[in-house]
Amino acid sequence: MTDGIANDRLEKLQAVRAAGQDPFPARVPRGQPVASVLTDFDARTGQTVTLCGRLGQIRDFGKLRFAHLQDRSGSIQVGFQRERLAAFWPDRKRIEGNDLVSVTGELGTTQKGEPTLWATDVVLASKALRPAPEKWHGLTDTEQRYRMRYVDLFANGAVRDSFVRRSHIVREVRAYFDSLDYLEVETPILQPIFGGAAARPFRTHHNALGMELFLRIAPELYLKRLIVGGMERVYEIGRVFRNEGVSTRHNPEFTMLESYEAWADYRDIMARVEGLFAHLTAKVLAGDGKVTFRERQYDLAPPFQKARYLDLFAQQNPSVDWFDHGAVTRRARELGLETKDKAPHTLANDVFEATVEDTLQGPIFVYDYPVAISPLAKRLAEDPRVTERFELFVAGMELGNAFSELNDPIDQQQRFEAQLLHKDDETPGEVDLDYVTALEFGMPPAGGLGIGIDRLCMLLSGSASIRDVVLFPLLRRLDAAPAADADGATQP
RNA sequence: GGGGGCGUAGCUCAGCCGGUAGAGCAGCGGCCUUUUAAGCCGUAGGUCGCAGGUUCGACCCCUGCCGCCCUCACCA
Repeated sequence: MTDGIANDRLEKLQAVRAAGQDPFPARVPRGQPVASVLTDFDARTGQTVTLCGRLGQIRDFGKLRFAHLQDRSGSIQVGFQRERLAAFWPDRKRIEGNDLVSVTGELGTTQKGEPTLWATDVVLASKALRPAPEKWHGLTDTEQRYRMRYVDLFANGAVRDSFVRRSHIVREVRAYFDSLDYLEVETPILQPIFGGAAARPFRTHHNALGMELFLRIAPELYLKRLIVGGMERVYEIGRVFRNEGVSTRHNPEFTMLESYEAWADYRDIMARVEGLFAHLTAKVLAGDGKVTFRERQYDLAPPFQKARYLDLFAQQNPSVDWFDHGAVTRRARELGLETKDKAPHTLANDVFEATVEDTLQGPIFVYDYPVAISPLAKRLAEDPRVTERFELFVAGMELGNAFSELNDPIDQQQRFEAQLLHKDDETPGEVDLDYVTALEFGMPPAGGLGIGIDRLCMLLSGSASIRDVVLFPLLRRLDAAPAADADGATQP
């Protein structure tokens, strides 16, 4: 017998079948949302309605039983009285807490004024073979909550609410870009060359074509091909995959928003980001931009602070020149950073991250990043060592990344080739020549943006861990994992 | 990968100095027509994460392993 199934529930299941009833019928009388009868409840007294949902714990008084019925909109008490349910009464114990039911009855109240559906007809909609978690603690074990999210969702209202909020956030992000006449598009997840970010990819294989493929680490290079193609304003909200560690702010697959707008530069995109946050503040946070995240208050209502990358670097690392490899190395050692096998620009950025990022409570735009760590961004006309790029930080966390897109195909090819000089497993093994070719056909000046939707949701819902905004975060499997061979021949 | 913490009944948790497993809720049987953490009486439920070791005796001490959480590292 499967672990966790109570034997008596199987007996109940048999009893239902023995009585000639289907414990898993295809259809039952459909009802209305619970919340819809709770509004103006007094005026509805005496109405007959049908409600469908999951039963809570039954409070049994012999000839009278109470239980709450929960659907996604809310919950209401249901009263089962022998005198109103003569036909059903002998079968009543076949329905237990956590079963899914359809109840028809008359709206009324109890002596204490509790809104109650006084049942006149009860239909078992689906038999639950496992009980719900204990009623007032719910499911609290973190691991169980992630592994059995389906239980977490019906047992913990706050969990349900935060995933509803996530859905609303994504909807409003779409609404914002749609309102600006952007086109939502979909680009390949399976890519022969990975690019658009620096990250280790997941590798896979296509059998029929006999081809190695990568799960995308970013949609960037495909979206910009669409800008070349004249689509002018595009965005994509989709999953990207990075074969890296997990932490409270990293999940190996996560959701990225990327948008590209022709004829815009990074200043315009900065305004778009502020517009997006104003929109989200109005639609998701009900007008107040204040959120609590990791026990600190943040005001997400724009405008945001702004600071130049190199100025912040200089503030925290006085008399260290970002471009002076020797000085940077000395500083990195002083900070206890790993300096071996690091490209000069990577090390310099490590120093930035070690000394500056935690100070960026924000929201703050950090802008004008060095070109060496910005291979896809356009250089500043006044200073070719620096690019028209900004990142948005809140709570020391990188939320977004944007720049004036590099559209000079020759510069682009040289930067790709420069990357290969410091090649590591985060660098593609080859230059994406097709992307360079696309640029050769001419890409209008454009501003692009990437925002991590999961981190945005963390912030807007006050969730300290990314796993609280990802429905099914990646976990190890519990049984002995078979050797990860292509054919998976190992028996569990 | 390093450090710290955790893992006991379906759920939430106790379990002392090493002496042989406990409670509440859920379940089952019974009483009860206004409860809402219902109540009362009775009952059942355990590979104490896994595997070794020490010991007359291990949930407890030791070693290894597995899983989760936090943290550091890694991660533009």
